[in-house]
Amino acid sequence: MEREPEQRDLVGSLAKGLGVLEILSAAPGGLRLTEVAEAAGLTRAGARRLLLTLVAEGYAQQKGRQFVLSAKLISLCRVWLGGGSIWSLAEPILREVSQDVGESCSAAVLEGEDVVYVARVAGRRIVSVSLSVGTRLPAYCTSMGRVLLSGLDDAELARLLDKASIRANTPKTLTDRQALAARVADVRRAGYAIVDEELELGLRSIAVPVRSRTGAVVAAVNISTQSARFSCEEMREILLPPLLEAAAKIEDLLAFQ
Amino acid sequence: MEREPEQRDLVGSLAKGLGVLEILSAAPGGLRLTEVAEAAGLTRAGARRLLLTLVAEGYAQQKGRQFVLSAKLISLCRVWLGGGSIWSLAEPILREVSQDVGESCSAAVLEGEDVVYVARVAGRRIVSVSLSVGTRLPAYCTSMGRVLLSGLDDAELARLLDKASIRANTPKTLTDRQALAARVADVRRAGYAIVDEELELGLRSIAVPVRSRTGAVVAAVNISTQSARFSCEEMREILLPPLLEAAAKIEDLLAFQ
DNA sequence: AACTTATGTTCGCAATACGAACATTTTGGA
DNA sequence: TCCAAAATGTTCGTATTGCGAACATAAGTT
Repeated sequence: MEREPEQRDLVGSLAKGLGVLEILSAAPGGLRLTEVAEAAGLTRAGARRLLLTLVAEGYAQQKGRQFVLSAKLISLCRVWLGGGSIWSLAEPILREVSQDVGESCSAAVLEGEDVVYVARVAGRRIVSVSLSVGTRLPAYCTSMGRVLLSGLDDAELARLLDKASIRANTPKTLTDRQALAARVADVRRAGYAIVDEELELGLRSIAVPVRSRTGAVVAAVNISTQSARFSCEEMREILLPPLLEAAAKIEDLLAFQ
Repeated sequence: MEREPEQRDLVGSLAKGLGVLEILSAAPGGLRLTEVAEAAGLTRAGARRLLLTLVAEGYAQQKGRQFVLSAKLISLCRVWLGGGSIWSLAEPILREVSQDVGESCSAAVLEGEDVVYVARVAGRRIVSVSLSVGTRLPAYCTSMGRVLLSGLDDAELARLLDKASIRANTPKTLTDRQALAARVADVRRAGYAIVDEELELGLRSIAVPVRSRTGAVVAAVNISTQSARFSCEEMREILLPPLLEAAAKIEDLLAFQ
């Protein structure tokens, strides 16, 4: 079942319904039937059925002619994150690191060409990184992204970099695909990644992999800070050891799954 | 379109697929095909199609024979939440309670010795509580205030009560600082507060805490009503359950901060 | 290696989802 | 306020989609 499934093995109505859910999630003020139909490329009748089903299942609410996403999606995420998931168990570990070094500490997984934050603990600085659980960032120019990419084999990495949207966020952003591949190979060898103002000027972070029992890179953890606070060398000396320790503790938790 | 929709207006495959998504969200370690089929009350073939579709759409991943929810759902929540403040998103939750019980429903945070209203939904009564977002009321003699004070430690509570301006608004107002501290301790133990005509004759309200992930009391939600309409006992039996449910839903939103 | 369990695949078919057309409601402008 | 336009609701014939059963294959256990 690792192969690409045949189209006949998929349920088109479910795919369409999920598409409608995504459209609604990007419209916090709600949308009207016709707007949803257009956005989803469906007829009114088709979109109406899907919307009514989302309402009936509790994922959306109807206010007059507006369809608005309801908080059920949030509850579902909460169940997943909170229900003894690895990420709820990892959070105290991240909190300890964050309190130890005074910076924000996060965990993320790879989703397509992005990383998605699955756990985050804020640091105690006033000027601080404002990212949250659920935030997506491009993998190619983030420390956790680099670490997660280092867990792919060369063919997968080449394929992903080939298709990725790559742009220079700052003058320091590495955008050449071959140079990126070489940087990821460096990360693979070194066992950690430091990204220095490639996502945003002033933002520097260090990440390490979290591995499953089989050695696969399943997540990354990082510490993000301001480049004014830690040099790259200081990150290596001061931030890397507690980060490696946190990753090891999270890996211990993974051993039970 | 406000009527209950006919069954033929709903898409059964979407409903089933959402059911599978919910089953996966409650299984952080993942499930096998047969387990999902049983949990969803579907045949293997049916469950397999839905699972493959969730995988194809990015909501799940297949690791060997395990199907695991992916982080896409979380990033969808982030997109949705990104557009507004927590309290604007909490308003529909308060509205639902308000419509259910017919009374006004509010949320507030602690500022100094006052509570400050951050969200409010009016009830449908003609004689009704006329307070607004931004309104400040003294914490010591309001239900939300009592709940918020119950989140302080004893030293903080003593300090605040010592400095607070305390006066008898009605003959029922508790003004003795030690008696107030004891009442707050009661609230801490009980997990809710009822304030009975201490702010204003005829005004009775019940409040519960909203807690952050770390368990800190960060806000309170309440239902305010006329003492002619609900006895304290009825408040406990009729108003407390929906209020606790609303607090839990708002706490789900807080998980994303 | 043999057996059991679990999953993958195929195919006939019925039920489900579909869209078009008409009916009704809502909205906006004069 | 009235009317026309826009939006949504409803119905129904039908084609397509999703279905499950049966067989094939793979994985796990002893």
